[in-house]
Amino acid sequence: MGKSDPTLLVKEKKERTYELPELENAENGVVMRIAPGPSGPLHIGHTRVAVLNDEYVKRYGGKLILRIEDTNPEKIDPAAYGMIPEDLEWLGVKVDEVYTQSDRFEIYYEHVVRLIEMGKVYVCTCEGDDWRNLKEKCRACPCRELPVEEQAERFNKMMNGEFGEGEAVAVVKTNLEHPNPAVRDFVALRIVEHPHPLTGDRYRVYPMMNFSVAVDDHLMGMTHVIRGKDHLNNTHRQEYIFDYFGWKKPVYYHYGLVNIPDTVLKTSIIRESIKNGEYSGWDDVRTGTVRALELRGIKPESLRRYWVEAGMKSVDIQFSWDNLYGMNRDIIDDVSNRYFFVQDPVRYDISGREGITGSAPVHPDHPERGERKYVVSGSNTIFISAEDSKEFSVKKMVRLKDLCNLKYGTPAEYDGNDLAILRQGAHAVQWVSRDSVKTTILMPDGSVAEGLAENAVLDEKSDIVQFERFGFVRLTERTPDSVKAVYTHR
RNA sequence: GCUCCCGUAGUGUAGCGGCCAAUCAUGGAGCCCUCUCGAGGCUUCGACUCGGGUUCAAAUCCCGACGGGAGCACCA
Repeated sequence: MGKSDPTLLVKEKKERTYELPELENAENGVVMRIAPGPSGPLHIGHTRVAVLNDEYVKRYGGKLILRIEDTNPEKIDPAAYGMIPEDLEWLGVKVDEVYTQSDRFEIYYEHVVRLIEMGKVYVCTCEGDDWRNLKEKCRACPCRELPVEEQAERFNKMMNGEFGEGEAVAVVKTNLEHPNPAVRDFVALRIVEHPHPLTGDRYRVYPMMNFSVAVDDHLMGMTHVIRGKDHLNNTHRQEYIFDYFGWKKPVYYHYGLVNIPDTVLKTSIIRESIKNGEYSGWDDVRTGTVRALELRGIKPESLRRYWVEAGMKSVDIQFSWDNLYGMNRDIIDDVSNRYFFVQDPVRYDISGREGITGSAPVHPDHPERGERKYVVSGSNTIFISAEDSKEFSVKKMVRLKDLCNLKYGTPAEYDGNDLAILRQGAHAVQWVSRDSVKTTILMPDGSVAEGLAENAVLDEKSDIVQFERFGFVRLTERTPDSVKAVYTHR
């Protein structure tokens, strides 16, 4: 082993800086948006579009708009209006303006009327299935070719309540011959008789997402739109509206789909499980909500780094918890102080010594943070985990980390304090004395790990610590005789 | 069925005609260090979907096949 050149140690670990690709025509600033539907709180999937938009607005200057798309009264959770901004704030996404689409129905009505006058929208009273079947065959339904005056009158009837739910829809004409069936004529507004959580029964004609989005993206001056690739056809549809009005279109980007394994994301499922008591709430660790990630001790910076690294390619990707954990570990390792936690404790009394003392740094890389002092006396009772106890019984020796060595027996026998035992194959295991606190750790699968943690953890100022050889945990509740924590990752 | 998008290691990414016997991270294996199975250091495993073509030269361009995904909602 040659001596290494000390200057090499100074050499920065070559770390690639992850950078998003440039945006087209963004030199003079951008206006971008994040536009979730208020069906529940945000989940990991939403964090991608939020982070991407935020990153670009921060890079080029401009503004980021939060637009709550509540145009389907049947799929709204009123609580979401509050939860969404909270989630974004935790994520560190800076929103400049907030709009709620249910405040803007009059605006949408004005715009349909104009399109009707232009002959670009018709009001269809056909059976939905018939209309779709005709479209499939590139054929127009009878309503499509009615004169403009009649379309306007029909629309008034929609507004006046002369049509019931499902009896009439306003449809944007595109091109019935379009080779892509997904782009042929699409519904712009429909009648919904379900009361809206915010506007009650004041309105009954609701815009479809494609219509309100196109109108709002223009009115709000969007320069760039980043959305999932599942919206590709919606983009094509919305472009018809831009073209009819002669509006300048934003630059669109479509990133690939994200498959997030082993995670419940669907708000409807989560809501149901909360209702029947299976999940503890929107932050249940088994779900993929932003609130669950927060509870688990995932830092927003990790998510940001994750999505910046993933970029905006239109390839479909597999979300990797391992990768996210790796990034999170980078962030929390240095700030997380170390403590001992013993899962499924097994008791040992130690003979052959009156009192035993020891100490351990609170963080091995930061001696300046101080140390934990240990005193074991009386019957010299200590606990180690069931797993370590098993190994102890086989190897007949073990080292209690930062305290002393033990020879197997009942009671166990004090065996000095020589670290050489580690070279003989003994493991340094975490242990606690009687002076410890009952601890339960909520695991990502919803199970609970039980055990004892050393008392010093009660005085820790941070809520994120590492239980040595167990993993990082977020401390959620601490009383003098109990600690509750949530497992972050190894 | 029709239309669209996409195809680099287990995962994610870089590269976008020669500097690529392909980058970085994560992951696996191992060593060093450390009284943690963490961190750090080092080594190692591991990929251009396939087939044609264009070219002196292709992961990079073109065509085809195959594979994956999405849309064709009076959801967003």
